Amino acid sequence: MPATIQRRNTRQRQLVLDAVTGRCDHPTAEEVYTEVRQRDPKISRGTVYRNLNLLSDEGTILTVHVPGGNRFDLRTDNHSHVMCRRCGAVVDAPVTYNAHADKEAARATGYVVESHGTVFLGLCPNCR
Amino acid sequence: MPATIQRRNTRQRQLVLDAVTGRCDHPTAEEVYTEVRQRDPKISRGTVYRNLNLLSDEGTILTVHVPGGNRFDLRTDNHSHVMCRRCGAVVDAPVTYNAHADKEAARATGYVVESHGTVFLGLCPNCR
DNA sequence: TTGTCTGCAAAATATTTGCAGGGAA
DNA sequence: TTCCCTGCAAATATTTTGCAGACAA
Repeated sequence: MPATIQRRNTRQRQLVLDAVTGRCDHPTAEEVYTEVRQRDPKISRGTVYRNLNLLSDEGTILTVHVPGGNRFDLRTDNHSHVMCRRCGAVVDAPVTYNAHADKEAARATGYVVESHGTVFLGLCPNCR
Repeated sequence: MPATIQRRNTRQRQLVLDAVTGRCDHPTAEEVYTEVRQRDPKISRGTVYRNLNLLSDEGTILTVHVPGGNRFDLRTDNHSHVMCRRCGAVVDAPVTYNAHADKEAARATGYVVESHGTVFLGLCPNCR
């Protein structure tokens, strides 16, 4: 059983984290890449993807799976998202997290249920 | 405003629909492709994707967005899914659809909310 | 006959990974 | 000095699309 890998604080990792933390529109990996490139034109896509996955794995940021690809979120508590089916905008949805639903799903399926994610679909104020 | 396009019943489209309807494990596009190829070795990926999208658009099947890609489902009523984070298996979760949540999300965000999808994450009986 | 649909292939999109050098601790 | 991390580039993976011929209605 290997010990936990010792992480290092690199400038690139901090830039990626800052890019996610500094905005509230749930950017895609490509948008994060574009943003960090403005600070450091040398940073590569591979590094951005690696750090997004690493930060998500360790729980510092959250990966939100929505139609069309992944989005990244600075909030890591259980919460929902609303996505516009026309322009793709994603915002947080302050809807009560129903922890009871996890137990219901576990009982019905035999799975060990750890969490759930809910994505609402509709039209944003601009697109409707 | 263009009239609705007149759809045609092709052998390929029926094979794709049968492949989704005939199984209950929420296949990926690639799995559907593999299955229809056994019936018709000439069918192309493009045709499979086109028909999956077409059937999904017209509401005959459902596209389920989960981490790792899209899955297709013969059930089109609002229902949830449970996914194993280890092996990727997806099953239906007979959890009560909370229509009230849509209104709650709409009020909180200003979006017009039409529906929502919930994906539970955990471990299936085999992987736990 | 009309116009949708198909197979093929190329393109577009999204993400991962091998490798050799760089740098944090 | 160790070994995790980076840039680069190639490899994967997934899905879409242009085109000419095929076929359902």
